[in-house]
Amino acid sequence: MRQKEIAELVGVSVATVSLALRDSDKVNKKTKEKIKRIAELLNYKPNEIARSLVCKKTNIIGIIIPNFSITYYTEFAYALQNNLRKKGFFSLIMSGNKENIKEIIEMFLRWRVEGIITNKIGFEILRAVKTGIPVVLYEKVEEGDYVSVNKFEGGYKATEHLIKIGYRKIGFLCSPYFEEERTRGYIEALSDYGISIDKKIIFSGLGYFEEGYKGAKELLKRGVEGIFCLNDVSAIGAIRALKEENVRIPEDIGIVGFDNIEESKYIYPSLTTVNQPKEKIAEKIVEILLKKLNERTERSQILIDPELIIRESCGYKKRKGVKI
Amino acid sequence: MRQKEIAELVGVSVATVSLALRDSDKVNKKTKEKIKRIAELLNYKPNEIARSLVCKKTNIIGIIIPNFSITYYTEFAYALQNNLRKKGFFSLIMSGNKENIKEIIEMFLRWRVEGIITNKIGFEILRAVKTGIPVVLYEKVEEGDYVSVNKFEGGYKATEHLIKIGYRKIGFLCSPYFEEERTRGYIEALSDYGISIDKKIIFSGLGYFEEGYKGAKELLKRGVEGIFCLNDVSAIGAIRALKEENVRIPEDIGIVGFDNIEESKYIYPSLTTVNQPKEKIAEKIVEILLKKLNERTERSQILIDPELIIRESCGYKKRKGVKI
DNA sequence: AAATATTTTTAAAACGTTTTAATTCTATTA
DNA sequence: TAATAGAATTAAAACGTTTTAAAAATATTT
Repeated sequence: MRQKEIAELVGVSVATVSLALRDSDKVNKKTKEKIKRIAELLNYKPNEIARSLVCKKTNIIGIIIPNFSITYYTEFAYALQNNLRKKGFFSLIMSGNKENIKEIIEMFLRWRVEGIITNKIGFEILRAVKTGIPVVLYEKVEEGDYVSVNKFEGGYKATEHLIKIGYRKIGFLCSPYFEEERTRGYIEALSDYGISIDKKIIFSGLGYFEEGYKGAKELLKRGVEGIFCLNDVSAIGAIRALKEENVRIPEDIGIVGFDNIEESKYIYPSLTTVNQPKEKIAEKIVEILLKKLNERTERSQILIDPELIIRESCGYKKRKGVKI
Repeated sequence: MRQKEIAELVGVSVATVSLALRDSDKVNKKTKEKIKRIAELLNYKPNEIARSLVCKKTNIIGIIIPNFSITYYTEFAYALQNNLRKKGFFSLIMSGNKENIKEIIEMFLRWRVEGIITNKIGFEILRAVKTGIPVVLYEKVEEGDYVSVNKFEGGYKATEHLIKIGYRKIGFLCSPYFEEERTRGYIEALSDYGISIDKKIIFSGLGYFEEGYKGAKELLKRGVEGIFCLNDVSAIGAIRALKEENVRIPEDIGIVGFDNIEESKYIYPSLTTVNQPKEKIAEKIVEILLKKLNERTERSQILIDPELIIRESCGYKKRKGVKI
């Protein structure tokens, strides 16, 4: 089904059909209606491939998230996709990591994506940037546009909360990647409260359940009283590990997560965590990206102050003596 | 960067460039090398849009999952995407529901996807099928190709397990959609063991945390001893609800989920659940879809027998007397 | 050296749209 | 009625590839 066939049926040129279907006021009202009716009848769908080619505009945006296993990322990607759709763009959501990033960028470039949303700038992304494709990140970086939660603040608040409740020896399951913002927050909070940093109770991992689980078992051996986890998923793993060892949470050990994924409210004990307002971040990122598509804008580096969501895993209620 | 420019630089026609870049043996080895070198140097990426147009082949497959919040679906979509990528196809992952399905299919058709993978056949999908686009489902349906776990068996096994352990009054948080296979399994197991069906302890919902939570609170009031949940996510909600009411799991109430998402192993108590081998299903679906792309094949309706994963939430260990 | 076979290259058409500039048709004015 | 203005339509070019069939270049056989 092509415009040509509609044109023949109506007895008009393809140019007229093309204009009519896009509701141009250059074409006579009656012909327009006729064309539209026939198109509807034949269930005609314009070919976006052809349109993209001639307009040199694909309306495709590439989105990269670290994985499809952590709901924070998938829900965030979905929020991006939704915002983009509302603006007439459609998105390719891909899971990207060191191994496959080259292949993904290659694919994005072949399909002539008009913009990329990702979490970090590596060699491959940099090449894309050099070809002129706008990139907006959802993690802080020196060079480049981004919108992110202020993870330093988040790390600080999480750690401070544990300290204020009375925990001293606070372990940290940290991220090897992204940025060391959360780590900086953790360290600064400790030193602000006169607690010395103990590298033996800091472990790094990618934030999966298993890493939280193993990390917590190890930290338990080293006698921690509290654990700040890089994300909620690893916190859930940590809680499991501690319960297996008959540790009471929060009475014996307090836990704080990061992300505020939905299950953090439903696990038991529910998780005290740092909220990442993914809808807000997604909206802002799309806004910035689309602006970059049209004009040469100055750099946008936006940090959103995160909120600490206080739930059961830290013992705010069970350790009554403390004021926070 | 177009083939034309490479052609001019090398002093050859675009036809030659096109052939050379696709490694045709019609073109002289030396010229081929020269062309490839220049292309590499200029960082040339073939334009998939143009290729799709002329070849009348996009290599795009559309994937629809119910949401981006339930890891079972996102991980499944990822498995599909990976399998497709290996075969040279790339995929558009979309969240589809009653409200937006029309829009999604419209988009798929405009972009000339070559196949669709989704969970159920509605009016919109049917229209796509009629235009000749192959569709493979991951849920059982009368008409159409699918690969799915045998949910009847799953439902039966889950319920039977609860019965064998000694629970009698078994509630069910069931799905309103998809299929009533799990429900059939639940009912058949009960009647096989001479337990009468009580509709007052069957609730339907979409399988989110909150629904499990609310459903369990309600079921608790009605005095159930066990709950079979349509998926793990709602089971996690249910566990939360019961713990809030100081119900011991599994001593007082046993819980079985469905899906075997990763966290079901890490929550406390860990969840007895019906495994859905998503990688296997994904692989099979891709195989069938790609076959349908090329030949007119007969209908494939594949049901995989599911495995019950026994963990802590059912009291197999704590209710020692029972043999299963 | 001519004839033939083989290899290599290429011009041109095609894919389904949009856009531009020119043309045709219709209405208005003189 | 002729001239003009405005509205509606269209032919043709363009987008960046692939493919086909023909042409050109080179190698092989007589």
